[in-house]
Amino acid sequence: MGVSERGPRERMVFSAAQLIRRDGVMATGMREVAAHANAPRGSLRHYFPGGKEQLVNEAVAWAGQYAARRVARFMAALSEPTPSGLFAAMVQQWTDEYRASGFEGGCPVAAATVDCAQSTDSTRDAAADAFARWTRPVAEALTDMGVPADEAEPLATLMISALEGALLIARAERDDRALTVVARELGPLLDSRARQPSPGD
Amino acid sequence: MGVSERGPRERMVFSAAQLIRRDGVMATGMREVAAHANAPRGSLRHYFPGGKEQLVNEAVAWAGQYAARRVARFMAALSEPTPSGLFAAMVQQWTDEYRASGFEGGCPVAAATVDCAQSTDSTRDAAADAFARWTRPVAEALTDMGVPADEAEPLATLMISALEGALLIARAERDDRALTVVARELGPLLDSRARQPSPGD
DNA sequence: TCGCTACTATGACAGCTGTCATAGCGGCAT
DNA sequence: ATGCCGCTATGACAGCTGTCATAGTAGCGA
Repeated sequence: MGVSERGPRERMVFSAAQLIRRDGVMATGMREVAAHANAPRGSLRHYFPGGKEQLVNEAVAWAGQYAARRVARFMAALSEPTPSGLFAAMVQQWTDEYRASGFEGGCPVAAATVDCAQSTDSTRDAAADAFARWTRPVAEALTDMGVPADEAEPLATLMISALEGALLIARAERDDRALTVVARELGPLLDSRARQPSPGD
Repeated sequence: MGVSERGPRERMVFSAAQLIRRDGVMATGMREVAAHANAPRGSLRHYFPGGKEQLVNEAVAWAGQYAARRVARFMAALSEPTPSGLFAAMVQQWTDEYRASGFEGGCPVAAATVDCAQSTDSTRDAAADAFARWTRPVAEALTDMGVPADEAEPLATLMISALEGALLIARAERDDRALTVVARELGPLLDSRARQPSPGD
């Protein structure tokens, strides 16, 4: 509920993101997106006059926004916020999905980067924006947990890099080993960069 | 010289890897591979009776072997081998390429994973093999530098994960920032896991 | 010369892609 | 009811894809 009440336009963007993260941008057809979204094919042109490029870009932007929102949720769910706890939560979202539903999909932003970084400049921009939008709340969360301001963004970039790379390996291996490994190995480093929290917290 | 003396078959595999890392698997056509390799189109079927799937898989395997070989070279080039030095060399290979030739291509194994992990099982296997073949020499180098045996492979996975993820971000941003960041941030962690080398080395 | 083998050339095939043009529907305001 | 507008339906288009069938060439051994 709630999900299916969205308009066809939003459903198509969502479906595009889902199909892209499964099969890549090039292998995802527009007719397929419409069918997956239970949206009429005749509306594709109406909602996305910019063609596939526009649809893909919006799907990538949606994915970036989604990832950013998740960061806030993870922070809210942590009883004692620590950098390693946040990273573990980000990783766990994926291990949970992979264990529950199989290794079908990866990150749509990664897929867009691989398939369009060279061919479609606007999509490459959309992917860069998505990464930036995702990095920002992570860096802010780190500063809130006591990481010095000039170290927060680099650490956030490291977290997202390690997560994206581990996602690739996990999907290739059909095993979440790489994901759990990076969470375990990177955790202590992340916490060591944070000031000790004041006892009164 | 030497490069162009290879047979057409090997040239096609090499060209396939190059084109795949630029445009992805799906956007890379077989006619395009033959043309790029200056190989006759009529030979495609003869050398690769398994079709595109076989060609892609061999390109991925080639990339994995190439990455593995590079590790040995990096180790040999380091005057004082340290984990952070090895990782810095792995990263620098990419920053050098990006600074010199632009952000045209990424990692072919990553591209194959994104495009084929769900659709083509044999290619997913090839990608997993490539990652494994790449991880092994890294882990062995780490043990040689004093990293405990049970920590070497996880650390190698972390290094490759961070590198692959940073590659994606760098390509999307057309900026090697993410690459240099992960090298700088991960270096101390890697060295801290190695025993102090004996003074006599 | 014959035959065999390795390799190449060429063209055709069905299938799919994104794009576009045209037409039609339904509802709402005037 | 009239006209407009958001939305949809349908079909066609050229272009490309991987695959395949057929034929042809060069070279080498007997």
